[in-house]
Amino acid sequence: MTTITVLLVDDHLVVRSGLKALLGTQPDFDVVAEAASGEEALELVEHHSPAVVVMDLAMGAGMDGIEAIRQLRQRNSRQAILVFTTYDSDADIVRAVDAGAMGYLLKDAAPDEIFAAIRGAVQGKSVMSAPVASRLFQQLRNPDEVLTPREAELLSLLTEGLSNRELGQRLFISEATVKTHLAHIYAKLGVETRAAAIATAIRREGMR
Amino acid sequence: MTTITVLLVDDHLVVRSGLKALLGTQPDFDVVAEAASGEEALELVEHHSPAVVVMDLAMGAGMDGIEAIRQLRQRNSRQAILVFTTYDSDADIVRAVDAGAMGYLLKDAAPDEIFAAIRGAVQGKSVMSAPVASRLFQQLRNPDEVLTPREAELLSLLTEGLSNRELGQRLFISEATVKTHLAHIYAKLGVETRAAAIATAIRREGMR
DNA sequence: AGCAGCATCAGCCAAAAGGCGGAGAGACCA
DNA sequence: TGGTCTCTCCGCCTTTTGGCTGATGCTGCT
Repeated sequence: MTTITVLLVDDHLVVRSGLKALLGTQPDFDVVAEAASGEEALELVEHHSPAVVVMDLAMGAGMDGIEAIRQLRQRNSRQAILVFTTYDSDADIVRAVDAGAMGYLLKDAAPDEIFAAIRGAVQGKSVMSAPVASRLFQQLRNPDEVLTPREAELLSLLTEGLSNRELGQRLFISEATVKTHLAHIYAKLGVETRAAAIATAIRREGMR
Repeated sequence: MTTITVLLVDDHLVVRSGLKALLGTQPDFDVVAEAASGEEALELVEHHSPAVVVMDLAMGAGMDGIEAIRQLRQRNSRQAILVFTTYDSDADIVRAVDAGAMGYLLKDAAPDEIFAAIRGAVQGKSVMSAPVASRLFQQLRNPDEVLTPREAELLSLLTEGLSNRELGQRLFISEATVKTHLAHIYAKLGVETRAAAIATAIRREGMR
């Protein structure tokens, strides 16, 4: 039986402790280091070269989880990266996978699920919590509902409460174009007003 | 030295484990039970009568933390209740204190801070994390910015994306009244459009 | 070459939202 | 009792938003 070295990355001490205690019950896991921020994670990966990095996405100040994953990937490191976070927002999932995450777990996952995900990750298997998988699945089935990059950009600004005029100025496009984009966004999100679009975006797409 | 019995309430296993491990390092703490939901918390308080209940506010499905606190208080139980959560939204803080919480800690609090809060709580002292205290303080200094109950109710519905007409129907008031309330809400939140109000509400007031 | 998707813009019109001032009823408190 | 909040409502007017139709240039794919 090979020992799997693990680096934990989470800005909350209690979560790190809990995860460490949990992984400690398994003979094949060895938590070699813990990081409280993205920056620290990059450093510690250098020093310890863990087989798996278990990382939260939300990370208080500084570099967030997504950015940390991206940078780890760029440094040609061969760690398997597992996302371990509270929310299953569409945007986060897509961005994490895009950045190079091997799996995506929710914090309310059962211990066995977590163990299986880590063991799978070192073997190159992709494991994710059921709600996460179902969201990804839905996106694949309904590609019509996926926002274009420009639309996503607009939606992001929309959640700051800007008016059509302000959106146009910010993006250097006419108000007419803003309206066109908005109409498409509403259709894709299944809403009819900007108010509902903002609510949906912040809650469902995780645009906080 | 008296032993302080503690009940942990959090829907995330890792958080409970971490907190338990953390409290285990102190000789005067004894975690006598753990609950994963508000309902379970009420039961376990009956059976164990812990001196302190450490409780998360967000609790997946079912009864949330605020409601659990309220019900505990109604049952004339003498437990000190400590909120231990991730967010420091204005609304949550006020509602938790209102429901009868003794203290309010953030999950990124230092261990010593957590220990001190628990020990203080059994002695009737109120302890809260610095960011939480600062928010409460600000509310006291600017009472003009505190929403009335009705306004808060309206704002909550607003974040669902309802139109003025729908708001009126939902609350059994005229559209004119809705507009009046909205104008007051905008002024208090420091915004000028409903879009910005929604954004502010969801992000700052934690109305998800 | 042709077609689909994306981003850009226009005009027109109806509906919704927002700003302004004013006002009455009930609750609560000094 | 008088003052202050809070909640309720009105009218008028301007601005903003949303629905609809249609159009252009670009890219990428077939």
